[in-house]
Amino acid sequence: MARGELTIGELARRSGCKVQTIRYYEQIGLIAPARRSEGNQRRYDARHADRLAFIRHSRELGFSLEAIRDLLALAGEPDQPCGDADRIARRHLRDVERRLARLSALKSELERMVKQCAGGKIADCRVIEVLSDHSHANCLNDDHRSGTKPFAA
Amino acid sequence: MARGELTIGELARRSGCKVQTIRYYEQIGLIAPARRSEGNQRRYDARHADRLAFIRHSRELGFSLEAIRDLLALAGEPDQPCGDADRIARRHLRDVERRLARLSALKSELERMVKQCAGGKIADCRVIEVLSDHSHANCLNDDHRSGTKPFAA
DNA sequence: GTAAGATCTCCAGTCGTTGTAGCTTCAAGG
DNA sequence: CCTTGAAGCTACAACGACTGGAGATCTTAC
Repeated sequence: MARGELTIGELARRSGCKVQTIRYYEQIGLIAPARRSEGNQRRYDARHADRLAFIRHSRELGFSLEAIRDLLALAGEPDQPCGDADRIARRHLRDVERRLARLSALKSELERMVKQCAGGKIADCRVIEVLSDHSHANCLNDDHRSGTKPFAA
Repeated sequence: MARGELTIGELARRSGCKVQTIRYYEQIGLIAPARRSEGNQRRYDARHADRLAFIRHSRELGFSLEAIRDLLALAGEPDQPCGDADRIARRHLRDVERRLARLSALKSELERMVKQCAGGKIADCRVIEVLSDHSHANCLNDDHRSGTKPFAA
């Protein structure tokens, strides 16, 4: 194996992606096809590792693969103004904020529900009751009255 | 149509689920198959509407369909102790809390990233830089060093 | 009778992986 | 040189929870 080259397994270990995930990224064109060994195995170099690190970190921040595709394209053009990258990041931030708000309302409702359960019989269980009766006084959540997607939080 | 019966469309409107979603729930056995009209169309009654409301509300609280299946079974046995229902709810709450923590860390990192972007060229863009350089001093996130799934938040 | 709208079944697609089956290749030890 | 076991290969199916479309049929109002 050429100096400094990595097998897919080593790349997986370094990047924290699974082997299959790396192959998948190649398949959808997010990373360039790797050079192949004589025996048809993928061989990677440092550039691949960098790109994968970028992808992995972006995924951890919740960017979609589509957004990452755009960010990668932008990252490859250092002379361009960075407005687009900023826009993508800001849009994502707004999205995260929305999910966060939703999730924390949800947490409150769950907490209240769980707290009220007295540990008796199902017939008296507040958990079941709250779930059954949607117009329940303790229900914070108004979204179902419009056509909101369940669990968009 | 028999008195008080609902078409699938009416049920969808009342429950806030989509027509296809109702059919999907029937398909996976989450709700019982509906009575059919002579022309093979589904006809629902109040019990279906209740069950669907329960499902919809549970989904809004983020319960998985599997968890909902269990909760529904429990809701059908009012004489049983409610420990199981409570356990399901508490487990879910812990899960939500974990996601919430993760999501809010993520939000901070995104915010910092976006704030630092000076609006110049890509070469100087902090957004791209932060995404590229994972060992960045501003990176809060340690999970990638272990094999954690990306974006489990 | 006819036209519009709702419903039917069946099936494919979404997103981002993950897992499986059944091979081949690679590197090390004997 | 041969074997062994790990790691790699391709191709495809499955996950969860829907969502959308094609093309046919039913219902209802006029």
